[in-house]
Amino acid sequence: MLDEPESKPSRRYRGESQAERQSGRRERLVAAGLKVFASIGYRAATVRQICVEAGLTERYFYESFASKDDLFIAVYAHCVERVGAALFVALEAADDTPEAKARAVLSAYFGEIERDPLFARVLLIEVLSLGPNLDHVYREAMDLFSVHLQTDTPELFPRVSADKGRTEILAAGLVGAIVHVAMRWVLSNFRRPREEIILGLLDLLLAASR
Amino acid sequence: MLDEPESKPSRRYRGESQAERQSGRRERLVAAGLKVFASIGYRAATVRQICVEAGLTERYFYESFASKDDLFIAVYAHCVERVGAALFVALEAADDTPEAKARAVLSAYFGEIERDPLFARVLLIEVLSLGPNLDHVYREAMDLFSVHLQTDTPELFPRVSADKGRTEILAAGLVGAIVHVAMRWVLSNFRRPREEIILGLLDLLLAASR
DNA sequence: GAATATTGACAGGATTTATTGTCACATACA
DNA sequence: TGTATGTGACAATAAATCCTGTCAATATTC
Repeated sequence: MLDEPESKPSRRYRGESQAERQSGRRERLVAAGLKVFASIGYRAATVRQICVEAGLTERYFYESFASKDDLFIAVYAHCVERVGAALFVALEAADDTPEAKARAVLSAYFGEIERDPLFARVLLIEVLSLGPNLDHVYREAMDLFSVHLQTDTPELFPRVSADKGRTEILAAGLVGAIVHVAMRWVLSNFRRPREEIILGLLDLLLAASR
Repeated sequence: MLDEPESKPSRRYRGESQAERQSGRRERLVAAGLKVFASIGYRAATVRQICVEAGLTERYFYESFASKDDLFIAVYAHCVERVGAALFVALEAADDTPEAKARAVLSAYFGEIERDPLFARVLLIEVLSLGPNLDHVYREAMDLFSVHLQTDTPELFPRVSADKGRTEILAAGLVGAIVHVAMRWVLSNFRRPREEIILGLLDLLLAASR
């Protein structure tokens, strides 16, 4: 109990160091979690099932995550990061007009969603199953989206820049509109073409900016 | 098995008929469900707890509901009905201008939410915990809201009435904006005054209508 | 007042799932 | 090649909760 000699037996295994193996397992679990959560839903998913999908055993699950909730948070964070990166790239490349910026946001967002329906399902739907202890996860992601919208595309909020509160509500409303339409789109199995959805929301964004 | 003699022993008890008692119990369970779901969350709520709150035993739970899911659907339907009625009344009383209609919708909606935070929590947050088998419940409620917005307040969609699809997306977007802002408001414990929220969304609704 | 429907309290089986533990096998290093 | 460590399959414990069944107490009708 007194002197733990750091116990560093760490040795390479299959060409990977201890840390590499561990983070590899973690990634596999995150990927498996994404797949299982999206396929059968958060509630129905079991730790065992996720481990089978990852080709690992429960023991390694608890090596990286404390619980199913914990894993979901990691999976969700992964999704948020991914869509954030896509938005960033698209915004960098876009012209500096309100319309170009708005279109860039919508194109990137809905593009990512359509590219990978499993990812979309976690990002938009399964996250809602978390319950009240973890709703802050969703809320924080939405807030981040909202803040980015305000700072990265100020072109969309030219007016009431004096009234900060009003702008915040407007931004939250726009985020809500985008996310909600996206959710319906996913749940409808992408019935309408992406471009149609984008044009519909573009109307709303541009109307709000004027 | 062949002839069930309808077994109608039905007799009055405490001044109520069989049907009255049963529906009374059902109502008590719905009320208790609302309270418990809103207080500790859908996931954490147990059938037993709800029964205690209702002053009934599990046996009567299963008399009216097949499962916790089933009860929640009833609770949620109750909430939707309630907010629907409030919207109906408010819209009847409002003038026929876009602004009056929009304000009526927002006032009624956020008024109901503020009046009863437990109700609001179920309507806006707990419903998201249902998981993928039951997401249609939420979606249908949103669709209903969206359709009502289009039919009851056509003043808000004066433009592209030719392009039906576009109008639908716009309506869905507005519903998403309203619901999302409402959710944030509830989660923030009504930090801002209601009127401020309403004004912010009014901006958006009126901008979209022009 | 007797018979019977109705209710309320409670117990307990059954099921599900998380979480920890054991053991044989595979891999790397001396 | 031998030994210690990493890994994977699987068992077993533990806990939670659903759902059903029993039984005595209560209310109503005849």
